[in-house]
Amino acid sequence: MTQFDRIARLVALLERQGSCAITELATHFAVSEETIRRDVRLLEAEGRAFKVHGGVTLPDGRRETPVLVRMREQAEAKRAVAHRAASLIEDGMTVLIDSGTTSCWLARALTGFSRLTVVTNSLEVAGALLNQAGVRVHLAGGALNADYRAAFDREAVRYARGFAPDATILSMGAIDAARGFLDFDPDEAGFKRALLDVARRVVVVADSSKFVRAGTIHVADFAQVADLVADGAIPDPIVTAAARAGTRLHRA
Amino acid sequence: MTQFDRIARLVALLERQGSCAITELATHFAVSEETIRRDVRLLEAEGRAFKVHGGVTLPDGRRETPVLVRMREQAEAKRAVAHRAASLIEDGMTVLIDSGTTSCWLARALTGFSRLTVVTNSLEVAGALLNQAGVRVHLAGGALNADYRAAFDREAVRYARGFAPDATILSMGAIDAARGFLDFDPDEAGFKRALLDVARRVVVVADSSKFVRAGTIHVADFAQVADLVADGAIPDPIVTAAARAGTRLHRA
DNA sequence: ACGCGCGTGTGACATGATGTGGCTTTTCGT
DNA sequence: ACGAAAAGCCACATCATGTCACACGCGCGT
Repeated sequence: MTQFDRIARLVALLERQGSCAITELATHFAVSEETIRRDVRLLEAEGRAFKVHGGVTLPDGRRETPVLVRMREQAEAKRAVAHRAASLIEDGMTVLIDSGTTSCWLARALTGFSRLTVVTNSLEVAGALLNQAGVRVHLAGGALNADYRAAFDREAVRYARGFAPDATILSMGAIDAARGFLDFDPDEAGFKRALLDVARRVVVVADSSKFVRAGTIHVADFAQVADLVADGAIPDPIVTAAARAGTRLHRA
Repeated sequence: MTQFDRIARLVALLERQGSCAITELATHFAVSEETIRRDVRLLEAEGRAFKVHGGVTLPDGRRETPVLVRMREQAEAKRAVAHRAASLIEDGMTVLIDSGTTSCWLARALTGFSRLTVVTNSLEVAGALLNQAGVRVHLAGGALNADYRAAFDREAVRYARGFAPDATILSMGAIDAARGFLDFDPDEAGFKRALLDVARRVVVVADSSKFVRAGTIHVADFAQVADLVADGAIPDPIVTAAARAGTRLHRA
Protein backbone atom coordinates (compact mmCIF):
# COMPACT_ATOMS: atom_id res chain seq x y z
CA MET A 1 0.00 0.00 0.00
CA THR A 2 1.56 3.25 -1.10
CA GLN A 3 1.05 6.60 0.50
CA PHE A 4 -1.08 7.59 -2.46
CA ASP A 5 -3.44 4.67 -2.04
CA ARG A 6 -3.65 5.19 1.67
CA ILE A 7 -4.55 8.84 1.27
CA ALA A 8 -7.12 8.04 -1.37
CA ARG A 9 -8.79 5.55 0.95
CA LEU A 10 -8.54 7.94 3.84
CA VAL A 11 -10.44 10.54 1.84
CA ALA A 12 -13.02 7.96 0.84
CA LEU A 13 -13.47 7.04 4.48
CA LEU A 14 -13.79 10.69 5.37
CA GLU A 15 -16.43 11.28 2.76
CA ARG A 16 -18.47 8.39 4.06
CA GLN A 17 -18.09 9.10 7.75
CA GLY A 18 -17.48 12.82 7.91
CA SER A 19 -14.64 12.39 10.38
CA CYS A 20 -12.11 9.86 11.62
CA ALA A 21 -9.85 9.47 14.64
CA ILE A 22 -6.10 9.42 14.11
CA THR A 23 -5.60 6.34 16.30
CA GLU A 24 -8.26 4.40 14.42
CA LEU A 25 -6.76 5.34 11.08
CA ALA A 26 -3.30 4.29 12.28
CA THR A 27 -4.46 0.82 13.29
CA HIS A 28 -6.73 0.53 10.26
CA PHE A 29 -3.89 1.20 7.84
CA ALA A 30 -1.27 -0.46 10.07
CA VAL A 31 1.06 2.55 10.12
CA SER A 32 2.21 4.86 12.86
CA GLU A 33 0.05 7.72 14.01
CA GLU A 34 2.71 10.15 12.91
CA THR A 35 2.36 8.86 9.37
CA ILE A 36 -1.39 9.42 9.47
CA ARG A 37 -0.78 12.90 10.78
CA ARG A 38 1.56 13.56 7.88
CA ASP A 39 -1.10 12.38 5.43
CA VAL A 40 -3.62 14.63 7.10
CA ARG A 41 -1.22 17.57 6.97
CA LEU A 42 -0.84 17.05 3.23
CA LEU A 43 -4.58 16.88 2.76
CA GLU A 44 -5.09 19.97 4.83
CA ALA A 45 -2.53 21.90 2.81
CA GLU A 46 -4.56 21.01 -0.26
CA GLY A 47 -7.76 21.94 1.49
CA ARG A 48 -9.14 18.44 1.19
CA ALA A 49 -9.38 17.73 4.90
CA PHE A 50 -9.52 19.61 8.16
CA LYS A 51 -7.44 18.70 11.17
CA VAL A 52 -9.01 18.60 14.62
CA HIS A 53 -7.53 17.45 17.88
CA GLY A 54 -7.45 13.67 17.82
CA GLY A 55 -8.82 13.31 14.35
CA VAL A 56 -9.65 14.69 10.95
CA THR A 57 -12.86 15.96 9.39
CA LEU A 58 -14.06 17.16 6.05
CA PRO A 59 -12.89 20.71 5.34
CA ASP A 60 -14.93 23.81 6.06
CA GLY A 61 -16.15 24.04 2.53
CA ARG A 62 -17.54 20.53 2.62
CA ARG A 63 -18.54 20.29 6.22
CA GLU A 64 -21.78 21.02 7.94
CA THR A 65 -23.44 22.24 4.82
CA PRO A 66 -26.89 20.78 5.00
CA VAL A 67 -26.69 19.07 1.66
CA LEU A 68 -23.53 17.23 2.62
CA VAL A 69 -24.71 16.32 6.06
CA ARG A 70 -27.74 14.79 4.46
CA MET A 71 -25.54 12.91 2.01
CA ARG A 72 -24.53 10.73 4.92
CA GLU A 73 -28.07 10.07 6.08
CA GLN A 74 -29.45 6.96 4.46
CA ALA A 75 -26.17 6.84 2.55
CA GLU A 76 -26.38 3.14 1.71
CA ALA A 77 -29.97 3.40 0.52
CA LYS A 78 -29.20 6.44 -1.61
CA ARG A 79 -26.16 4.77 -3.08
CA ALA A 80 -28.23 1.76 -4.05
CA VAL A 81 -30.92 3.94 -5.60
CA ALA A 82 -28.29 5.89 -7.46
CA HIS A 83 -26.80 2.77 -8.97
CA ARG A 84 -30.20 1.54 -10.05
CA ALA A 85 -30.95 4.91 -11.62
CA ALA A 86 -27.59 4.95 -13.38
CA SER A 87 -28.59 1.72 -15.12
CA LEU A 88 -31.46 3.59 -16.78
CA ILE A 89 -29.01 5.91 -18.47
CA GLU A 90 -27.40 4.96 -21.76
CA ASP A 91 -24.30 6.15 -23.50
CA GLY A 92 -24.83 9.15 -25.71
CA MET A 93 -27.75 10.54 -23.75
CA THR A 94 -28.18 14.05 -22.48
CA VAL A 95 -29.55 14.04 -18.96
CA LEU A 96 -30.52 16.77 -16.56
CA ILE A 97 -29.76 16.17 -12.89
CA ASP A 98 -30.99 18.36 -10.07
CA SER A 99 -29.40 19.20 -6.76
CA GLY A 100 -30.69 16.64 -4.25
CA THR A 101 -28.51 14.42 -2.14
CA THR A 102 -29.51 11.32 -4.04
CA SER A 103 -28.49 13.17 -7.19
CA CYS A 104 -25.01 13.60 -5.75
CA TRP A 105 -24.77 9.86 -5.29
CA LEU A 106 -26.04 9.41 -8.80
CA ALA A 107 -23.28 11.62 -10.15
CA ARG A 108 -20.72 9.42 -8.45
CA ALA A 109 -22.37 6.32 -9.88
CA LEU A 110 -22.24 7.52 -13.48
CA THR A 111 -19.06 5.73 -14.47
CA GLY A 112 -18.01 4.00 -17.64
CA PHE A 113 -19.72 6.22 -20.18
CA SER A 114 -17.89 7.32 -23.27
CA ARG A 115 -20.19 10.13 -24.33
CA LEU A 116 -22.63 11.47 -21.79
CA THR A 117 -23.86 15.05 -21.50
CA VAL A 118 -25.12 16.19 -18.13
CA VAL A 119 -26.82 19.46 -17.27
CA THR A 120 -27.09 20.34 -13.59
CA ASN A 121 -27.63 23.27 -11.27
CA SER A 122 -25.70 21.63 -8.45
CA LEU A 123 -22.08 22.35 -7.54
CA GLU A 124 -21.68 18.94 -5.99
CA VAL A 125 -23.11 17.05 -8.92
CA ALA A 126 -20.98 19.01 -11.36
CA GLY A 127 -17.87 18.53 -9.27
CA ALA A 128 -18.36 14.78 -9.01
CA LEU A 129 -19.02 14.42 -12.71
CA LEU A 130 -15.94 16.38 -13.72
CA ASN A 131 -13.88 13.49 -12.42
CA GLN A 132 -15.65 10.99 -14.63
CA ALA A 133 -14.05 10.48 -18.01
CA GLY A 134 -16.42 10.73 -20.94
CA VAL A 135 -18.90 13.07 -19.30
CA ARG A 136 -19.44 16.61 -20.49
CA VAL A 137 -20.89 18.84 -17.82
CA HIS A 138 -23.00 21.95 -18.32
CA LEU A 139 -23.57 23.90 -15.17
CA ALA A 140 -26.62 26.11 -14.74
CA GLY A 141 -25.28 29.11 -12.86
CA GLY A 142 -26.89 31.94 -10.98
CA ALA A 143 -27.20 33.06 -7.39
CA LEU A 144 -26.15 30.13 -5.26
CA ASN A 145 -28.11 28.77 -2.34
CA ALA A 146 -25.55 27.99 0.36
CA ASP A 147 -27.58 25.19 1.92
CA TYR A 148 -28.12 23.28 -1.29
CA ARG A 149 -24.94 24.44 -3.04
CA ALA A 150 -26.98 24.98 -6.17
CA ALA A 151 -28.62 27.72 -8.20
CA PHE A 152 -32.42 27.91 -8.37
CA ASP A 153 -32.97 31.38 -9.78
CA ARG A 154 -34.34 32.57 -13.10
CA GLU A 155 -30.89 32.45 -14.60
CA ALA A 156 -30.44 28.78 -13.75
CA VAL A 157 -33.91 27.93 -15.04
CA ARG A 158 -33.32 29.77 -18.29
CA TYR A 159 -30.04 27.96 -18.91
CA ALA A 160 -31.38 24.52 -18.01
CA ARG A 161 -34.45 24.98 -20.21
CA GLY A 162 -32.17 25.61 -23.16
CA PHE A 163 -31.40 21.88 -23.29
CA ALA A 164 -33.63 19.06 -24.47
CA PRO A 165 -32.52 16.23 -22.20
CA ASP A 166 -33.44 12.61 -22.85
CA ALA A 167 -34.12 12.26 -19.16
CA THR A 168 -34.72 14.73 -16.34
CA ILE A 169 -33.64 13.20 -13.06
CA LEU A 170 -35.03 14.77 -9.92
CA SER A 171 -34.84 13.92 -6.28
CA MET A 172 -37.82 14.81 -4.12
CA GLY A 173 -38.23 15.73 -0.50
CA ALA A 174 -41.30 13.60 0.04
CA ILE A 175 -43.66 11.37 -1.86
CA ASP A 176 -47.31 10.98 -1.02
CA ALA A 177 -49.77 8.66 -2.73
CA ALA A 178 -52.49 11.27 -2.74
CA ARG A 179 -50.62 14.50 -3.30
CA GLY A 180 -47.79 13.22 -5.47
CA PHE A 181 -44.26 14.61 -5.25
CA LEU A 182 -43.51 17.27 -2.67
CA ASP A 183 -40.63 19.38 -1.47
CA PHE A 184 -39.67 21.65 1.38
CA ASP A 185 -37.85 24.57 -0.18
CA PRO A 186 -39.82 26.98 -2.36
CA ASP A 187 -36.86 27.91 -4.54
CA GLU A 188 -35.88 24.33 -5.14
CA ALA A 189 -39.48 23.37 -5.88
CA GLY A 190 -39.87 26.25 -8.30
CA PHE A 191 -36.76 25.17 -10.17
CA LYS A 192 -38.01 21.62 -10.49
CA ARG A 193 -41.44 22.71 -11.65
CA ALA A 194 -39.89 24.87 -14.32
CA LEU A 195 -37.98 21.87 -15.62
CA LEU A 196 -41.00 19.59 -15.57
CA ASP A 197 -42.75 21.76 -18.13
CA VAL A 198 -40.20 20.94 -20.77
CA ALA A 199 -39.07 17.47 -19.69
CA ARG A 200 -39.35 14.59 -22.09
CA ARG A 201 -39.00 11.84 -19.47
CA VAL A 202 -38.93 12.50 -15.76
CA VAL A 203 -37.11 10.10 -13.47
CA VAL A 204 -37.49 10.56 -9.73
CA VAL A 205 -34.90 9.04 -7.39
CA ALA A 206 -35.87 8.59 -3.75
CA ASP A 207 -34.77 6.51 -0.82
CA SER A 208 -37.55 4.92 1.18
CA SER A 209 -37.45 7.58 3.89
CA LYS A 210 -39.25 9.89 1.46
CA PHE A 211 -42.41 7.83 1.73
CA VAL A 212 -42.92 8.55 5.38
CA ARG A 213 -42.15 12.25 5.36
CA ALA A 214 -44.53 15.06 4.64
CA GLY A 215 -43.55 17.77 2.21
CA THR A 216 -45.03 21.20 2.14
CA ILE A 217 -44.83 22.26 -1.47
CA HIS A 218 -46.31 20.43 -4.38
CA VAL A 219 -43.89 19.78 -7.24
CA ALA A 220 -45.38 17.12 -9.49
CA ASP A 221 -48.15 14.58 -9.89
CA PHE A 222 -47.54 10.93 -10.61
CA ALA A 223 -48.77 11.43 -14.17
CA GLN A 224 -45.81 13.72 -14.85
CA VAL A 225 -43.25 11.15 -13.68
CA ALA A 226 -42.25 8.33 -16.03
CA ASP A 227 -39.94 6.44 -13.67
CA LEU A 228 -39.58 6.22 -9.92
CA VAL A 229 -36.44 4.60 -8.52
CA ALA A 230 -36.57 3.67 -4.85
CA ASP A 231 -35.01 1.25 -2.41
CA GLY A 232 -36.61 -1.24 -0.03
CA ALA A 233 -40.30 -1.79 0.18
CA ILE A 234 -42.49 0.68 -1.64
CA PRO A 235 -45.75 1.26 0.25
CA ASP A 236 -48.88 -0.12 -1.39
CA PRO A 237 -50.62 3.24 -1.79
CA ILE A 238 -47.61 4.48 -3.76
CA VAL A 239 -47.60 1.38 -5.92
CA THR A 240 -51.28 1.86 -6.64
CA ALA A 241 -50.91 5.54 -7.42
CA ALA A 242 -47.98 4.82 -9.70
CA ALA A 243 -49.82 2.07 -11.52
CA ARG A 244 -52.84 4.29 -12.10
CA ALA A 245 -50.68 7.10 -13.48
CA GLY A 246 -48.43 4.87 -15.56
CA THR A 247 -45.28 5.56 -13.55
CA ARG A 248 -42.77 2.71 -13.83
CA LEU A 249 -41.28 1.55 -10.54
CA HIS A 250 -37.65 0.46 -10.17
CA ARG A 251 -36.53 -1.15 -6.92
CA ALA A 252 -32.86 -0.86 -5.98
CA MET B 1 9.52 -7.22 -26.50
CA THR B 2 9.96 -3.65 -27.66
CA GLN B 3 9.45 -0.57 -25.58
CA PHE B 4 6.25 0.12 -27.49
CA ASP B 5 4.78 -3.29 -26.68
CA ARG B 6 5.79 -3.02 -23.07
CA ILE B 7 4.14 0.35 -22.65
CA ALA B 8 0.99 -0.90 -24.33
CA ARG B 9 0.80 -3.81 -21.92
CA LEU B 10 1.61 -1.55 -19.02
CA VAL B 11 -1.36 0.64 -19.90
CA ALA B 12 -3.57 -2.42 -20.25
CA LEU B 13 -2.47 -3.60 -16.81
CA LEU B 14 -3.14 -0.18 -15.40
CA GLU B 15 -6.62 -0.09 -16.82
CA ARG B 16 -7.41 -3.44 -15.27
CA GLN B 17 -5.89 -2.77 -11.87
CA GLY B 18 -6.06 1.00 -11.52
CA SER B 19 -2.52 1.16 -10.19
CA CYS B 20 0.74 -0.80 -10.21
CA ALA B 21 3.96 -0.78 -8.22
CA ILE B 22 7.20 -0.01 -10.04
CA THR B 23 8.97 -3.01 -8.53
CA GLU B 24 6.24 -5.39 -9.62
CA LEU B 25 6.25 -4.03 -13.13
CA ALA B 26 10.02 -4.36 -13.33
CA THR B 27 9.96 -8.05 -12.42
CA HIS B 28 6.86 -8.68 -14.51
CA PHE B 29 8.47 -7.32 -17.65
CA ALA B 30 11.95 -8.51 -16.66
CA VAL B 31 13.55 -5.10 -17.09
CA SER B 32 15.17 -2.71 -14.65
CA GLU B 33 13.11 -0.41 -12.52
CA GLU B 34 14.72 2.55 -14.22
CA THR B 35 13.33 1.38 -17.53
CA ILE B 36 9.84 1.15 -16.07
CA ARG B 37 10.23 4.60 -14.65
CA ARG B 38 11.20 5.90 -18.06
CA ASP B 39 8.08 4.32 -19.53
CA VAL B 40 5.98 5.91 -16.83
CA ARG B 41 7.59 9.30 -17.41
CA LEU B 42 6.62 9.06 -21.06
CA LEU B 43 3.07 8.10 -20.20
CA GLU B 44 2.76 10.88 -17.72
CA ALA B 45 3.96 13.42 -20.26
CA GLU B 46 1.14 12.25 -22.51
CA GLY B 47 -1.32 12.39 -19.64
CA ARG B 48 -2.03 8.67 -19.88
CA ALA B 49 -0.74 7.77 -16.42
CA PHE B 50 -0.01 9.43 -13.14
CA LYS B 51 3.18 8.88 -11.21
CA VAL B 52 3.05 8.35 -7.47
CA HIS B 53 5.80 7.42 -5.06
CA GLY B 54 6.44 3.73 -5.55
CA GLY B 55 4.05 3.21 -8.39
CA VAL B 56 1.78 4.51 -11.10
CA THR B 57 -1.98 5.04 -11.28
CA LEU B 58 -4.60 5.89 -13.82
CA PRO B 59 -4.99 9.57 -14.43
CA ASP B 60 -8.77 9.65 -14.10
CA GLY B 61 -11.16 8.49 -11.43
CA ARG B 62 -10.14 9.32 -7.92
CA ARG B 63 -7.13 11.27 -9.01
CA GLU B 64 -6.91 14.89 -8.12
CA THR B 65 -7.96 17.22 -10.85
CA PRO B 66 -5.26 19.37 -12.37
CA VAL B 67 -6.46 22.52 -10.68
CA LEU B 68 -6.25 20.79 -7.33
CA VAL B 69 -2.86 19.38 -8.12
CA ARG B 70 -1.66 22.84 -8.90
CA MET B 71 -3.07 24.16 -5.66
CA ARG B 72 -0.28 22.32 -3.94
CA GLU B 73 2.47 23.92 -6.02
CA GLN B 74 3.71 27.09 -4.42
CA ALA B 75 0.94 26.66 -1.89
CA GLU B 76 2.54 28.85 0.77
CA ALA B 77 3.32 31.62 -1.66
CA LYS B 78 -0.18 31.57 -3.07
CA ARG B 79 -1.71 31.57 0.36
CA ALA B 80 0.33 34.61 1.30
CA VAL B 81 -0.62 36.41 -1.89
CA ALA B 82 -4.26 35.52 -1.31
CA HIS B 83 -4.23 37.02 2.17
CA ARG B 84 -2.63 40.19 0.90
CA ALA B 85 -5.21 40.44 -1.86
CA ALA B 86 -8.03 39.83 0.61
CA SER B 87 -6.92 42.92 2.50
CA LEU B 88 -7.69 45.01 -0.58
CA ILE B 89 -11.31 43.99 -0.41
CA GLU B 90 -13.76 45.89 1.75
CA ASP B 91 -17.09 44.97 3.18
CA GLY B 92 -20.02 45.69 0.92
CA MET B 93 -18.07 45.33 -2.30
CA THR B 94 -18.99 43.26 -5.28
CA VAL B 95 -15.96 41.43 -6.61
CA LEU B 96 -15.41 39.15 -9.54
CA ILE B 97 -12.97 36.28 -9.07
CA ASP B 98 -11.70 34.05 -11.84
CA SER B 99 -10.69 30.41 -11.78
CA GLY B 100 -6.96 30.27 -11.08
CA THR B 101 -5.39 28.38 -8.23
CA THR B 102 -4.42 31.57 -6.47
CA SER B 103 -8.05 32.57 -6.74
CA CYS B 104 -9.01 29.42 -4.87
CA TRP B 105 -6.73 30.42 -2.05
CA LEU B 106 -8.20 33.89 -2.15
CA ALA B 107 -11.67 32.46 -1.74
CA ARG B 108 -10.55 30.68 1.38
CA ALA B 109 -8.96 33.85 2.68
CA LEU B 110 -12.12 35.94 2.32
CA THR B 111 -13.32 35.59 5.88
CA GLY B 112 -14.96 38.02 8.24
CA PHE B 113 -17.11 39.96 5.82
CA SER B 114 -20.69 40.79 6.64
CA ARG B 115 -21.87 41.76 3.18
CA LEU B 116 -19.76 40.67 0.25
CA THR B 117 -20.97 39.72 -3.21
CA VAL B 118 -18.74 37.51 -5.30
CA VAL B 119 -19.17 36.54 -8.92
CA THR B 120 -17.06 33.67 -10.20
CA ASN B 121 -16.88 31.13 -12.98
CA SER B 122 -15.00 28.61 -10.85
CA LEU B 123 -16.54 25.66 -9.07
CA GLU B 124 -13.77 25.64 -6.51
CA VAL B 125 -13.99 29.32 -5.72
CA ALA B 126 -17.77 29.15 -5.42
CA GLY B 127 -17.58 26.06 -3.23
CA ALA B 128 -15.09 27.63 -0.88
CA LEU B 129 -17.08 30.85 -0.59
CA LEU B 130 -20.44 29.22 0.03
CA ASN B 131 -19.50 28.52 3.59
CA GLN B 132 -18.13 31.89 4.41
CA ALA B 133 -20.84 33.67 6.32
CA GLY B 134 -21.84 36.99 4.82
CA VAL B 135 -20.79 36.16 1.27
CA ARG B 136 -23.32 35.90 -1.51
CA VAL B 137 -22.06 33.88 -4.44
CA HIS B 138 -23.13 34.21 -8.04
CA LEU B 139 -21.81 31.46 -10.24
CA ALA B 140 -21.30 31.98 -13.96
CA GLY B 141 -22.35 28.68 -15.46
CA GLY B 142 -21.88 27.10 -18.85
CA ALA B 143 -19.95 24.21 -20.32
CA LEU B 144 -17.38 23.21 -17.74
CA ASN B 145 -13.69 22.71 -18.42
CA ALA B 146 -12.68 19.62 -16.44
CA ASP B 147 -9.08 20.72 -15.94
CA TYR B 148 -9.92 24.11 -14.52
CA ARG B 149 -13.29 23.15 -13.04
CA ALA B 150 -14.71 26.36 -14.44
CA ALA B 151 -16.81 27.69 -17.30
CA PHE B 152 -15.22 29.87 -19.97
CA ASP B 153 -17.85 29.85 -22.70
CA ARG B 154 -20.10 32.60 -24.06
CA GLU B 155 -22.69 31.79 -21.45
CA ALA B 156 -20.27 32.36 -18.59
CA VAL B 157 -18.99 35.58 -20.15
CA ARG B 158 -22.51 36.89 -20.68
CA TYR B 159 -23.48 36.22 -17.08
CA ALA B 160 -20.32 37.68 -15.60
CA ARG B 161 -20.60 40.82 -17.70
CA GLY B 162 -24.03 41.41 -16.25
CA PHE B 163 -22.38 42.57 -13.02
CA ALA B 164 -20.53 45.79 -12.31
CA PRO B 165 -17.93 44.62 -9.79
CA ASP B 166 -15.90 47.02 -7.70
CA ALA B 167 -12.89 44.82 -8.36
CA THR B 168 -12.10 42.15 -10.92
CA ILE B 169 -9.55 39.75 -9.49
CA LEU B 170 -7.65 37.63 -11.97
CA SER B 171 -4.81 35.20 -11.69
CA MET B 172 -2.41 34.95 -14.60
CA GLY B 173 -0.30 32.17 -16.00
CA ALA B 174 2.73 34.33 -16.58
CA ILE B 175 3.84 37.93 -16.32
CA ASP B 176 6.39 39.52 -18.60
CA ALA B 177 7.71 43.05 -18.33
CA ALA B 178 7.55 43.60 -22.08
CA ARG B 179 4.47 41.66 -23.06
CA GLY B 180 2.34 42.14 -19.98
CA PHE B 181 0.04 39.46 -18.63
CA LEU B 182 -0.08 36.10 -20.37
CA ASP B 183 -1.85 32.79 -20.12
CA PHE B 184 -1.66 29.27 -21.50
CA ASP B 185 -5.21 28.25 -22.19
CA PRO B 186 -7.06 30.03 -25.01
CA ASP B 187 -10.48 29.57 -23.43
CA GLU B 188 -9.36 30.87 -20.08
CA ALA B 189 -7.60 33.79 -21.71
CA GLY B 190 -10.66 34.64 -23.76
CA PHE B 191 -12.81 34.70 -20.66
CA LYS B 192 -10.43 37.03 -18.87
CA ARG B 193 -10.17 39.37 -21.82
CA ALA B 194 -13.93 39.60 -22.02
CA LEU B 195 -14.04 40.66 -18.38
CA LEU B 196 -11.27 43.20 -18.76
CA ASP B 197 -13.39 45.21 -21.20
CA VAL B 198 -15.94 46.02 -18.55
CA ALA B 199 -13.79 45.96 -15.41
CA ARG B 200 -13.66 49.01 -13.20
CA ARG B 201 -10.54 47.98 -11.28
CA VAL B 202 -8.44 44.96 -12.20
CA VAL B 203 -6.41 43.21 -9.51
CA VAL B 204 -3.97 40.51 -10.59
CA VAL B 205 -2.81 37.95 -8.04
CA ALA B 206 0.38 36.01 -8.83
CA ASP B 207 2.99 34.08 -6.94
CA SER B 208 6.57 34.81 -7.90
CA SER B 209 6.83 31.73 -10.12
CA LYS B 210 4.76 33.61 -12.69
CA PHE B 211 7.63 35.99 -13.35
CA VAL B 212 9.95 33.32 -14.67
CA ARG B 213 7.48 31.43 -16.82
CA ALA B 214 6.59 32.17 -20.38
CA GLY B 215 2.96 32.37 -21.38
CA THR B 216 1.70 31.91 -24.88
CA ILE B 217 -1.43 34.04 -25.05
CA HIS B 218 -1.65 37.72 -24.35
CA VAL B 219 -4.36 38.68 -21.89
CA ALA B 220 -3.68 42.18 -20.67
CA ASP B 221 -1.20 45.05 -20.64
CA PHE B 222 0.06 46.67 -17.48
CA ALA B 223 -2.02 49.74 -18.23
CA GLN B 224 -5.18 47.69 -17.81
CA VAL B 225 -4.19 46.39 -14.38
CA ALA B 226 -4.68 48.64 -11.37
CA ASP B 227 -3.14 46.38 -8.74
CA LEU B 228 -0.66 43.52 -8.81
CA VAL B 229 -0.33 41.37 -5.71
CA ALA B 230 2.74 39.12 -5.60
CA ASP B 231 4.99 37.44 -3.10
CA GLY B 232 8.73 37.56 -2.65
CA ALA B 233 10.98 39.72 -4.75
CA ILE B 234 9.41 41.31 -7.79
CA PRO B 235 11.95 41.56 -10.64
CA ASP B 236 13.13 45.04 -11.52
CA PRO B 237 11.80 45.00 -15.10
CA ILE B 238 8.35 44.25 -13.73
CA VAL B 239 8.60 47.05 -11.17
CA THR B 240 9.61 49.44 -13.93
CA ALA B 241 6.82 48.35 -16.25
CA ALA B 242 4.30 48.66 -13.45
CA ALA B 243 5.49 52.10 -12.45
CA ARG B 244 5.31 53.34 -16.02
CA ALA B 245 1.77 52.02 -16.45
CA GLY B 246 0.54 53.15 -13.05
CA THR B 247 0.01 49.64 -11.70
CA ARG B 248 0.19 49.56 -7.90
CA LEU B 249 2.36 46.77 -6.48
CA HIS B 250 1.47 44.89 -3.29
CA ARG B 251 4.02 42.53 -1.77
CA ALA B 252 2.73 39.65 0.33
C1' DA C 1 33.13 0.01 -41.22
C1' DC C 2 31.85 3.94 -39.07
C1' DG C 3 29.10 6.97 -36.59
C1' DC C 4 24.59 7.96 -34.95
C1' DG C 5 20.32 7.55 -32.46
C1' DC C 6 17.88 4.98 -29.34
C1' DG C 7 16.78 1.98 -25.70
C1' DT C 8 18.67 -0.06 -21.71
C1' DG C 9 21.43 -1.10 -17.47
C1' DT C 10 24.33 0.56 -13.64
C1' DG C 11 25.88 3.11 -9.85
C1' DA C 12 26.21 7.57 -7.41
C1' DC C 13 23.54 10.71 -5.45
C1' DA C 14 19.06 13.18 -4.22
C1' DT C 15 14.54 12.93 -2.61
C1' DG C 16 10.71 10.86 -0.25
C1' DA C 17 8.40 8.05 3.21
C1' DT C 18 8.24 6.09 7.66
C1' DG C 19 9.15 5.22 12.54
C1' DT C 20 11.00 6.70 17.04
C1' DG C 21 11.83 9.52 20.97
C1' DG C 22 11.82 13.89 23.20
C1' DC C 23 9.39 17.77 23.91
C1' DT C 24 5.28 21.04 23.65
C1' DT C 25 0.40 21.81 23.36
C1' DT C 26 -4.31 20.63 24.11
C1' DT C 27 -7.93 18.40 26.57
C1' DC C 28 -10.50 17.15 30.40
C1' DG C 29 -11.53 15.56 34.98
C1' DT C 30 -10.94 17.01 39.68
C1' DA D 1 -7.31 26.65 38.18
C1' DC D 2 -4.34 22.68 38.15
C1' DG D 3 -2.16 18.60 36.68
C1' DA D 4 -2.14 14.19 34.39
C1' DA D 5 -2.96 11.96 30.12
C1' DA D 6 -3.57 12.27 25.40
C1' DA D 7 -2.38 14.22 21.17
C1' DG D 8 0.58 16.91 18.31
C1' DC D 9 4.98 18.51 16.47
C1' DC D 10 9.80 18.36 15.42
C1' DA D 11 14.35 16.45 14.55
C1' DC D 12 16.77 12.66 13.40
C1' DA D 13 17.79 7.93 11.65
C1' DT D 14 16.75 4.59 8.26
C1' DC D 15 15.27 2.52 4.37
C1' DA D 16 12.86 2.75 -0.04
C1' DT D 17 12.38 5.09 -4.14
C1' DG D 18 13.58 8.43 -7.77
C1' DT D 19 16.81 10.91 -10.76
C1' DC D 20 20.72 11.73 -13.30
C1' DA D 21 24.92 10.90 -15.90
C1' DC D 22 27.36 7.74 -18.20
C1' DA D 23 28.38 3.39 -20.60
C1' DC D 24 27.06 -0.43 -23.39
C1' DG D 25 24.85 -2.72 -27.18
C1' DC D 26 21.88 -2.90 -31.00
C1' DG D 27 20.00 -1.57 -35.49
C1' DC D 28 20.40 1.61 -39.44
C1' DG D 29 21.87 4.39 -43.20
C1' DT D 30 24.94 7.56 -46.16
